[in-house]
Amino acid sequence: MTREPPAYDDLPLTQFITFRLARLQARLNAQAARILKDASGLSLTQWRIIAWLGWRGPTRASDISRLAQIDKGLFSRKLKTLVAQGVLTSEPDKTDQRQHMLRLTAEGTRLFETTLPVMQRRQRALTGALTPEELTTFFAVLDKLEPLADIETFDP
Amino acid sequence: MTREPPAYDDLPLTQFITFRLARLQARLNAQAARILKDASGLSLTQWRIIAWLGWRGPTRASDISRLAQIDKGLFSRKLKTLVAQGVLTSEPDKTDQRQHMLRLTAEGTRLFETTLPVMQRRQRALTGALTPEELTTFFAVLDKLEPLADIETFDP
DNA sequence: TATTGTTATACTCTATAACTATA
DNA sequence: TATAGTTATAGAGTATAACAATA
Repeated sequence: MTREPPAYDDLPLTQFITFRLARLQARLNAQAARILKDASGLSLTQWRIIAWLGWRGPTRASDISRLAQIDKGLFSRKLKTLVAQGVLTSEPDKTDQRQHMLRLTAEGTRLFETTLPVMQRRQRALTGALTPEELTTFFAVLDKLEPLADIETFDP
Repeated sequence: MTREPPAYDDLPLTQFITFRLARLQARLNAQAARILKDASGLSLTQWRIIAWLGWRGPTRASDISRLAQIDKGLFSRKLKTLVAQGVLTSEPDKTDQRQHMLRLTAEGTRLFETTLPVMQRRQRALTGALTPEELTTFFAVLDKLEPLADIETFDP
């Protein structure tokens, strides 16, 4: 008879934390892209920039791309079109002209305020399925994993 | 004086569960891609296919793309090159010739077995930072979120 | 020299849809 | 009709590096 290679049932692939995260994230991204497209025609990256500015107020460009973990090149290109569309403004900092301060325009604020409720409904649906303890633990785990995700290698 | 728009400090953006997941996932993906490239020259998608087959044994193509949430077109293209490289075989099912059974070749198994330890070290580093309770709760949360990520809209 | 941001290039992944072959 | 899989195309995101302006 032909012997099949063993299936590692004692350590199922679905218990690989990165596998589960990747699978969930694929679904969440597709869902967010679909909702955003219907609600306001924005791409995910555009929304992440607008959402940051809507929440936190004027922010330096470098801070958003670093803290929201958006690729520098992609960020710069998206910024260009958002400025061209009059959604936000980019002004050089008075004290350091290399840095640019980003601000939502009135149009950008309107866009933020009309899109936010849609995304908040989704957020409530997601977090509402969790107990307060689960939510707290989940964020604690994310806090622990993020620094580990920046480690270069895990050579023994 | 100029009044800045309000910052929503009472509901910080970092408490938006999807924002945190996206940020973490961006880092984890970059880390995995880097490690895989160094270890065996595989792309993330290639590894996800090989890992599935290495773990679970021969599997129908449609099951992998659905359960691992890999885009159908991308999956088909990656499969083509993996077969051409002799990493796996694709044979039509006896009872339903539309379906294809995927199997690692000897070369594919070798690739799986040399890459797995590297990825397992990383996995241990990630999960090792968590308490057993945190890990259990984290998977429970992922289980709850996944079906919600498939909902089409959250219209009121 | 180092940092902020832009641009170019190439590559990976995703979405959509048309297509085939089987059922 | 419906499903498994392929192919084509366009768009979104990522990686890398070269570059300009500023510090």
